[in-house]
Amino acid sequence: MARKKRDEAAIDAAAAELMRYPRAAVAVDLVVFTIIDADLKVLLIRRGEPPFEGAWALPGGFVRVGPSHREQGEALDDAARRELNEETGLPPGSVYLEQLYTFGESERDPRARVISIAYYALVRPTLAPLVRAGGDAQHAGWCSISEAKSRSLAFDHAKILDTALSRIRGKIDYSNIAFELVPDTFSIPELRAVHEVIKGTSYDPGNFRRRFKRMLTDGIIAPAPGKRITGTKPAKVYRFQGR
Amino acid sequence: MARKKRDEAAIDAAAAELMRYPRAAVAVDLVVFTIIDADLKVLLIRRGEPPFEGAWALPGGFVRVGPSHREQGEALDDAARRELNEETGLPPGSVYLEQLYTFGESERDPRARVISIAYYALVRPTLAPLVRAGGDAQHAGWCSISEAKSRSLAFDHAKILDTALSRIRGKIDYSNIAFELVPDTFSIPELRAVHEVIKGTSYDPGNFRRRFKRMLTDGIIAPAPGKRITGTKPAKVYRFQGR
DNA sequence: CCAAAAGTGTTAACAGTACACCCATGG
DNA sequence: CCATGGGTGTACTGTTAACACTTTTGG
Repeated sequence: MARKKRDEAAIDAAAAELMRYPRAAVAVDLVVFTIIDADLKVLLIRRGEPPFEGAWALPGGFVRVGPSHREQGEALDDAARRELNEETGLPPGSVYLEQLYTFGESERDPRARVISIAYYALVRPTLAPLVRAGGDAQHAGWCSISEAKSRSLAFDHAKILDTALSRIRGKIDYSNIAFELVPDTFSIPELRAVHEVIKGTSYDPGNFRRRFKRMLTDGIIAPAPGKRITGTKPAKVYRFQGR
Repeated sequence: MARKKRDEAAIDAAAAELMRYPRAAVAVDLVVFTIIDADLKVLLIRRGEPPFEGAWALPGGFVRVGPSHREQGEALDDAARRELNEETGLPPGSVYLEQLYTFGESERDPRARVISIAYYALVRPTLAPLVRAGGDAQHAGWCSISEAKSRSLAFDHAKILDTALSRIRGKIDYSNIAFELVPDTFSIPELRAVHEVIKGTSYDPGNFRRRFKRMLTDGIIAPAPGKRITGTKPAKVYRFQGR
């Protein structure tokens, strides 16, 4: 159809026009959290090349952009999932992943104008030991938050980490993200530990229990078989039903 | 110093390496809200060229990316502020602006791989009439939300609009964004109208008043001189103290 | 039996809800 | 004086917070 052909031509012309302007590299950076030894940890890698060679950084990488307007490359979410899998070896789908914020100051990367779309991920503690980050344990690993903050991270990664921390601290109160940081079956005290570690406060065991017992009647969590042996009175375990 | 020189050279090499990969165009799109006639409005412009010629779209534009790694161009927030000023003519600083979400699916723009960082803005109703969008009233204007949804917007702008609506609907409950949609001095019923229009529900006048009277004792709002004449009993006006 | 943590009960304060009612104004 | 919406009072309900208490385990 002539109309369609004309539109195609117009788009080709517009595409060519667009190409005349400078473009930016697009990256995804990942703030991957887990809980180990009742402590919130973040995954860091040690940079092997300049800039910031030898410094610690958040895992991440460039989004695959196609060579033309007909072949545009992968979606941002797909890039984040791919990087997450490459850096942790964890099966995709086993980890909670959500877009966090986009960082695009100029000069944030000395090599080029790089726009970084940051994501955060929550890894269940049962999966955390399986992470052989980048295949090289010496150059990557779980790092406590205080430790991460004392190391001066590459680029603006300290700011990204802070943004991620604020996000999960805010969101844990009104969402179900806490369930992403416990095993598939969990006891109420385990869930409470997650809240305490993230918020940095302690909760009354009785009141906390009641708060989550409501979820039982609402069908958000359900009793699961088995108990959690803790050295004292064993705790009942539950399973998260949402998703 | 030799060390510094070597680092510079390494960065230049890395920059050259980066340039070999395809890059993406980076845009900012704006969801500009205001309230007119007790109705939530969004600013739309009519596209003058392909693709989606003649369709309605959110205002926005490309981020200025510098030509080299030494000259990287403007920050994302600055680009958003600049576009906002260009499209509305409103003085920067008079409008609340916040990053919303980044949309980067492939094929979302047929011309090229375009990553769009969406922002939302809240314009006080007193400023809304001053907006001569793009200088051409025929090709831009305030549009009610239902109307905007019935028009099929260009690109993925319908999705961006939905995301912005969810954001402000969620955020109005626990933040002070409602104060950005009333004049500098406002009455409690005016503030209630803002909440009602955004949430789509109605609030009990007495209960709503009490809820915001608490802000008075907390110092978040303060009495302001003058009254609001409404045809019935005049209402006291207040001023928002935060910021 | 003792320590320690799971789990239950009780109470007071507070915030949200529904609704009755009074007050100031324009017509 | 009446309709209308601003503004106040009140009783009820549900949620939160503090804390005493009972239960079940390992040592």
